[in-house]
Amino acid sequence: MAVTIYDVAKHAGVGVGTVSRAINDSPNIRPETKEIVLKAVAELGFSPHAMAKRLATKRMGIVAAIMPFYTGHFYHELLRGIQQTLLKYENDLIIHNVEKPSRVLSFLDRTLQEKRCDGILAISVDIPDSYISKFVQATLPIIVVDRSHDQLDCVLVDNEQGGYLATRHLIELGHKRIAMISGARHSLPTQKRYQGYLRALAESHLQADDELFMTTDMLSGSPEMQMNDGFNEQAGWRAMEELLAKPNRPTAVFASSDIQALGVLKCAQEKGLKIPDELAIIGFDDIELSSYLSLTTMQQPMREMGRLAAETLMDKIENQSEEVRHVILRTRLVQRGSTVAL
Amino acid sequence: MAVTIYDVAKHAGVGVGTVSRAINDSPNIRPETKEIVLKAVAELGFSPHAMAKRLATKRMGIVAAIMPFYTGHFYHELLRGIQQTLLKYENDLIIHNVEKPSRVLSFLDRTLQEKRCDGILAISVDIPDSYISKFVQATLPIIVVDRSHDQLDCVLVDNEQGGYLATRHLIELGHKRIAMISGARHSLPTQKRYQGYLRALAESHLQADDELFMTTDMLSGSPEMQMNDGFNEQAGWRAMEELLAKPNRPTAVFASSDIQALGVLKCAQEKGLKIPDELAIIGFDDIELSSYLSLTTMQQPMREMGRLAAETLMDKIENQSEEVRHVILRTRLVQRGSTVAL
DNA sequence: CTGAAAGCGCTAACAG
DNA sequence: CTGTTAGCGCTTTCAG
Repeated sequence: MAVTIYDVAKHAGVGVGTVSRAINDSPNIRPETKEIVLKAVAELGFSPHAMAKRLATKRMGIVAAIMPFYTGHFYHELLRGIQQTLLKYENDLIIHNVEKPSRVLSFLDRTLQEKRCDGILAISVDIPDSYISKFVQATLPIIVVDRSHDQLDCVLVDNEQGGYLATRHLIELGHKRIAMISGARHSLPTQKRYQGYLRALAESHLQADDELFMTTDMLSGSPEMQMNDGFNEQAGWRAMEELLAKPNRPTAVFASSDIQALGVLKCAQEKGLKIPDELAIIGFDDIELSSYLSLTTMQQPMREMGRLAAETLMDKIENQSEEVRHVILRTRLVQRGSTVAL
Repeated sequence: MAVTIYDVAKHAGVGVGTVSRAINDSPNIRPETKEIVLKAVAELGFSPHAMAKRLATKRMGIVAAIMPFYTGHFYHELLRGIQQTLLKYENDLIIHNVEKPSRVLSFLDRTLQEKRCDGILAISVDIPDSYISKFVQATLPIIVVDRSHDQLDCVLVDNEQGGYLATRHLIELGHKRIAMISGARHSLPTQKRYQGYLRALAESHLQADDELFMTTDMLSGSPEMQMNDGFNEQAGWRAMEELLAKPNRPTAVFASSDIQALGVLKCAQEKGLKIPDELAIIGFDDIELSSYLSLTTMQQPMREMGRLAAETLMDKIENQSEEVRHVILRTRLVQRGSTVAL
């Protein structure tokens, strides 16, 4: 059997309470006593049993993240930022990947009831309003990442500004007919990016042509095209195809994700269009592939997002602060060969 | 305060033991009683406190994975397989990414002592022999993934066979001067792949030319080239450069990872070599990029590896079986444009 | 400042 | 089959 706090107490000739105080840096202990205890701890190779501590303190030392089962750079970098800061707080991270939205709710229910963790990071998933009171009631802090939510803390990128900057980049390159390929209509990030697109257009007195705006849910075809809210290569491909069939085709395309832009790129190349001369393409995200394929894109500060989200959550857990914080990060234009000849 | 098992017991008019039996599907309970209890559970919205249960059962319901902080398809798929099976067992997964080897040991020490989890998946990291007895002593099952280890269970790919098949593919294409670019000399997977390479060569009575074998640690240059045991793009690039400088250059290259093959590809293209006519290239892994770049490669059954590793670990945890199992999976050749004209 | 004792919420052994 | 009781290992009052 492993050595417990009682063994240490006996060995040091003190009570268990004193041992507890010694190892937890309590101020209510005489330095000399502490030293004796610590010596015993070292001699016995004692280290506290995580679960017992958790049961007693009612703090799990665990943060849970729910996120879709997407592969990709964005999530990886995000997680990295999260883990880096969690490490600092000596908290563990449990990751729950969900394949479909219904699983999100069942996860939340389970978490809420069993209090398996001290806080939740909800990444790229939507939290139904009906759950908000539950979180409050359970005093389970939750941070929404990559999504906006009025009543919950969130950390996300300024999608409107991103859409604006992307579009402006194309405008500055002299493009007049600029198409936008968005994700599913109901997806918030894509709505914001669209707003930015419209703002940039309006600012330059360019007419927004409905014909040049494609949302993935207006695409017919295989159901897999609706996957990930339309943020997939095939949807980009099909949207581009439709765009090219229009009488007055665009000279530039702003895809609301790199993965869609990839489909756009392939479609354009297949049709023999020269990039960027005959068609300029800009994406959004700056995933790993993009640099290889020389795709211009709006970079999201992914690791920073993770760090901030975790930091905010830990603060909420430790200080029970009530205020709702919305952290909005900026995107950055990364120019590559798909919009400018290099 | 949340509702406890005592509340349920009182509400149902039974003892806590009975409640416990009811919710844990114990056979020692009369169906009618169980029904009454379950009704009370439902009415009170009770659900067991995870930590208390864990403290009492001494089972954490948590599995920890340690792995390097690599980004990439391989790890993502692996994790996906792991999570899928862990979900079945209702176990959570804690992931610990380590930046450097020394962190592996500190993680192991901490885990060993605080028993924060029921089992460990050690992915692509080497476990020092000195730790084996510790695991045995702590009865902490550990499965080594993507690495081989005599005394521990492991799940990995048959790297020797992979190297053999890759090389044979090139031989069958008519190549005589086949180079191999390996990772760091001390990396086991790469050693095995090299053995397979030698076997294929020998089988076809081709002379293995030392000049055509490059390990990344014989490369001079920036230290980042030694990152990830040499499994990086830059190392591939540099190795290729050296290979091309040889008096009698190879007509085909087997790189022991796709990411290195990528560097090889770029280098070759830069030097104006036609792929696959003037230089055939085959990689190893089948990462996401490879299909985009039409790189022939040896595919590893990543998700399957994850599933098997988790399954094996859970079995070890639940059944305390002592036997050491070595699960070896096969690789599969994926032919693309970098070796054959499509 | 320190020791003793009372939980934290659940499981499991033990009588009945 | 079921109620009772004793822990699981630690923290935290509460006296002293």
